Amino acid sequence: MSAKKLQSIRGIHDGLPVEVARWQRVEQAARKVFGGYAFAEVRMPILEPTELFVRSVGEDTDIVSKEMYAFTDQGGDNICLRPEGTAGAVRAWLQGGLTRAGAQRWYYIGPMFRRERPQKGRLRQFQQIGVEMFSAPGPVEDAEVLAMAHAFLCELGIPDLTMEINSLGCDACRPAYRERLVTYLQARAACLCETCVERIARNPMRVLDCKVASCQQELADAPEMVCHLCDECDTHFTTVQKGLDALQIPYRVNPRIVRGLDYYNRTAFEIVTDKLGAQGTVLAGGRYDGLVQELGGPATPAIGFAAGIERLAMLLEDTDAAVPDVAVVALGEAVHGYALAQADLLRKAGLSVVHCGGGSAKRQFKMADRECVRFVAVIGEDEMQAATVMLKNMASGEQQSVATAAVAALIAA
RNA sequence: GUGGACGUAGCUCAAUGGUAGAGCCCCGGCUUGUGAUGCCGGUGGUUGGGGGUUCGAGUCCCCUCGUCCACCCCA
Repeated sequence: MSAKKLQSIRGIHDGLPVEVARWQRVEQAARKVFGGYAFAEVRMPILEPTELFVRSVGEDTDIVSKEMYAFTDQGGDNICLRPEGTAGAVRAWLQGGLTRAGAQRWYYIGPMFRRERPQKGRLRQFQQIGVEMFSAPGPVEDAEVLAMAHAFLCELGIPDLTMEINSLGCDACRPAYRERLVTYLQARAACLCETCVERIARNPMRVLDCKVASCQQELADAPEMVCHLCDECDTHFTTVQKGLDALQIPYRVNPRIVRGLDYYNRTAFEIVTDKLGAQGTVLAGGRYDGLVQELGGPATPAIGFAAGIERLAMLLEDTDAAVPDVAVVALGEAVHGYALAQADLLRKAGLSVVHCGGGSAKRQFKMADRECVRFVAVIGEDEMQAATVMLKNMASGEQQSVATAAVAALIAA
């Protein structure tokens, strides 16, 4: 057995400081905006029983049938790394006894796992910011959740995003529509691509957003769900749009939006960009009125969405890296303790301080320079005797002797 | 899972099958407690890994790992 290089698992990447700084900008925007809608953070387990996703996401979906990291633990239990957040949130909501606690507005931030072939913007471990709203029956909630998603992305300042919405109908109207669609597709099966032919039986709605040009051409007049909604669904969808109009949120009805997960009904939406190649979906979600019941709870309407942190981070403008306020340069063994104490005092004054570690002045100044600090506090025996530091402005080269207590004020000026 | 491109120093990249190099970065020096520019010097590679062909492989062949791109699908 050859010595294999020790490295992270394929498609599972490290978050180094530069990258994490971008993630944090995404997270901060989420916390700020979601807070304004009175959503509260929850933290759910990363490991869940495999059965949870089989029953919620759907056994026939790609996520469950071939992308889950699932295994048997030492006790013989079937567990897996969560591939998405909604199922676990519903499970937690039920387990926490919150079914009669009134509306629950949740958000969470954390890693999800899908064993796919990695690509840019598609990792095996990736992070999502998810939102779930339980006991949310009406189109008003839909409009507000969509508005919140929109506000979140506006807060991040990402340009050229498009919100697309659709209605997937409900148990009352979807089966009839599905049948109509299958009939339509079967009549044209000969003209469709191979995968679409397979999809007719497995997931006919998927055929609608096939990327193959010839398929799209063939499907130009395919029946669309939005034209076959029952009265309740139609009213719901119309009211959602009125809400978005009232909030002046730009959107486009895209009758071809299909959600990959089984639990969605009625409102489905995606926010997409054309800057990320094949991974254009940056945020997506919808209503899932049947899921709670599916998992053994009382019939509870709910809606949510999830955004990919890495995908959003890639769309962010670069910003200047955070830089410490002061670097401490200590000259000589004798000032060892004094310099440490001065650094400590500066930090207690609220400054961000790096200690250059002693040694030659040149080495320490080079280090300070690389840190991009604006000021250096030079501390030698003279300064120690006088109970001061020599504060140097790195841009101008000027330096002056000051008491430590005065440093913070000088830097702020 | 399928198809394709790629993998050489920390980074960006060279090297008609014939001694592995450059730039940047890093470290040290250009006298004593002062950085960015300059000059001089230095560290650093089993060419992703393993097999094969050959007198000789970074280069050709096979396998494997990884990255990227597309499909599938999704955040």
